[in-house]
Amino acid sequence: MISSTENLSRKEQVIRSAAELFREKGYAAASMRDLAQKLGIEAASLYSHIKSKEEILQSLCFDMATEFRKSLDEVEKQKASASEKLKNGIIGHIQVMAKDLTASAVFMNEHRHLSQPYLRDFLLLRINYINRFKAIIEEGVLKGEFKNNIDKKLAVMTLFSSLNWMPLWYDPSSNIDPLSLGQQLADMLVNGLKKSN
Amino acid sequence: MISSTENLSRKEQVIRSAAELFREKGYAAASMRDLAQKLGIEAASLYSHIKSKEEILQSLCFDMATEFRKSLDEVEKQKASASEKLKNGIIGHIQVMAKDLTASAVFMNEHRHLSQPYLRDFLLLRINYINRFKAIIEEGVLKGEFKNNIDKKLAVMTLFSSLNWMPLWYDPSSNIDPLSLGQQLADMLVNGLKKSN
DNA sequence: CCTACCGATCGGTAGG
DNA sequence: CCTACCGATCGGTAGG
Repeated sequence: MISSTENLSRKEQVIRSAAELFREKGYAAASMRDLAQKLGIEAASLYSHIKSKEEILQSLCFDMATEFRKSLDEVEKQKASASEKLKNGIIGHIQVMAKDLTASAVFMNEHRHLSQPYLRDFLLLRINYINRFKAIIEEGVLKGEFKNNIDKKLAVMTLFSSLNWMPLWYDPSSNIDPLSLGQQLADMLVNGLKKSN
Repeated sequence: MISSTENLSRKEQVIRSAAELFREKGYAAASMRDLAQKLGIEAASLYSHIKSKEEILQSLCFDMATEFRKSLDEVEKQKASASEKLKNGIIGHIQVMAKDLTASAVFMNEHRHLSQPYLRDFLLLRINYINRFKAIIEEGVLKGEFKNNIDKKLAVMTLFSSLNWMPLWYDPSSNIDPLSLGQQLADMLVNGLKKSN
């Protein structure tokens, strides 16, 4: 079965509108009738483009996961200090989110509504991603770049929390671009707020 | 109308069970029939104890908000440096959360399902709380304790993100108690990960 | 993409 | 706290 560009494009419109709706109301509270209304069609017509409500959520969650993974792949290839890799990992993550803040918010807040086995697969991807960041932090501790008394789990969860909440407050029309945001966040986590004098 | 201790206690059982359910499935996806089953009664019987599903959410969200506010009230009274106040604010916040991680998770993730005017009131409380932390950071910058080139909005949102995600990963049975967790988080944000040598 | 519709489930009420 | 029930809404299908 070959999809015409028209079909593809319409399907993407459906997914994009759904992402906005899921973000605003949450997956469970967003109805297919809400979505249809947003698109100016009847609810039943949605099913010409998608198989089910959950299929939309799956697309959103796994597509974002893939982008995050690709970004970290690039960082791990670098020959650089742990601080540099951590910084670049943060910048990459934020740039991926900034490309689609709506999908990022859904990725973060609504993935739990995936059914099995998708939920399990998603959580495995996420724990793997977190562990790769954790490995960078551990490398930094081993190499003497980072303090050796830090709680690595706390450090990585703090990092991950900061990253994931960004879509909820970042205003893309503000005067700070994603790259600077990533740099400043990385600097704050690595160097802290305190003046070093 | 005077509530007997028996009624109060049963109502609290209902709210506690509801909190667990809201945390697990999300407010919208958690049904009153689920809740009734958890308690071993019929769905209709719930309404002897509570007025509506949303009333439960309101209790959970506003009770937590009150605890957070009270904790920060104490910190603001202290004669201390900005670093100390920030640290104590973080520790207080984490201790409040640790007292009820389930309600904290609901507070963080489900408040958006409040209807008006509750939602508006809730968001006002939250922005006020955030602004009080922001004021501590600004004080630290003014007094020369903190770097003067930090983005204060980024700093406070990073802090708030870290705090709010804690209920999703903190294991209360782990060997790190809430006080140490708060101290370490505060240290990480103020001093950073990097070895200062 | 539409009309017409399905069975399931929702929050909640009446009356005891 | 129960039985019996309500109107509304849900995701989704049949058939065009």
